[in-house]
Amino acid sequence: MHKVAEAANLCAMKPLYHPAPEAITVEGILYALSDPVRVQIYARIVQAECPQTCCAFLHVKGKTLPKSTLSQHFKVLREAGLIRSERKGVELHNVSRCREIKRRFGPLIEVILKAYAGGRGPRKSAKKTG
Amino acid sequence: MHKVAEAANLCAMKPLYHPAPEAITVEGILYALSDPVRVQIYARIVQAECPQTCCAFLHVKGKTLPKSTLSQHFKVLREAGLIRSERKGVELHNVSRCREIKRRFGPLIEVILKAYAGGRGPRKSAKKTG
DNA sequence: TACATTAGTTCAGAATAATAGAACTAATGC
DNA sequence: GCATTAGTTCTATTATTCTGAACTAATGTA
Repeated sequence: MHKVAEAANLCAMKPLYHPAPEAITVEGILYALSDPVRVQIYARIVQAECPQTCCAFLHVKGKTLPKSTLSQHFKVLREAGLIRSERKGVELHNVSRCREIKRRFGPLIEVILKAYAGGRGPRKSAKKTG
Repeated sequence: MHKVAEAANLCAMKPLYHPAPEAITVEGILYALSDPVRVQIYARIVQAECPQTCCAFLHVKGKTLPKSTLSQHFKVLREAGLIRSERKGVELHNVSRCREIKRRFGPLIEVILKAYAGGRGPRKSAKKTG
């Protein structure tokens, strides 16, 4: 589609599925965030101030991901209800849905991300603290 | 083994692996708890006042699990560092390691279990505070 | 000492899910 | 129209999970 559809506003592309807040499950969230690549992606989306594209994550933690794999990871995050994706031109703009999740599950997300960010360390001292 | 091994003190059974507290990962915890059967098992072990055996969980949420599956689930929980298992006669006594996890990752476990236990509901009111 | 029973593990095949290359779609630029 | 960019879908390969069957280990019983 080029002109016709634009005029008719027929965005032919398959719409992106996003669960309603009530349909978000803890199980889905934990599963999505139990993958090191996905947490990495998700954490960056949460911290970012503006929507993130998928291809911003082609290189994660020093390794290059195939686009198809990345696409799957975004799908998992989206269908777990963790992110909201919107098509903007060629790209996908991804933002976090943490506000909605907080409303439903309290501090779940913050606590998970904090734990990933180093827990409290085994002993020693708290490792980071910004 | 019956006599021979006993005499030789060859306790052939493979010892149970438990990660050291420092070796416990958030990733492992989330993965272990992203399975509905395992959370169910784990939640009951956490809440229980005495060690729980594996076969206490042959019936979970109305469905009967094969012993081999159950054994795998316990292995996942154990190797994620969530539970500690000790052989007592024929049975395995399982207790939670939540104290150790709390020391390392703060309220992670409580928050996850609380979220599973119903979150705050889609709206209504904040449910707990105890 | 032998045999049965109970609790749990291990093995191995079948079912299921994750990965990633290749071909595709859609938007946009030239 | 053709090339480019961003992302998706298809499909084959690989890795995980599930589970029945066979096993081990402890214990009870005669």
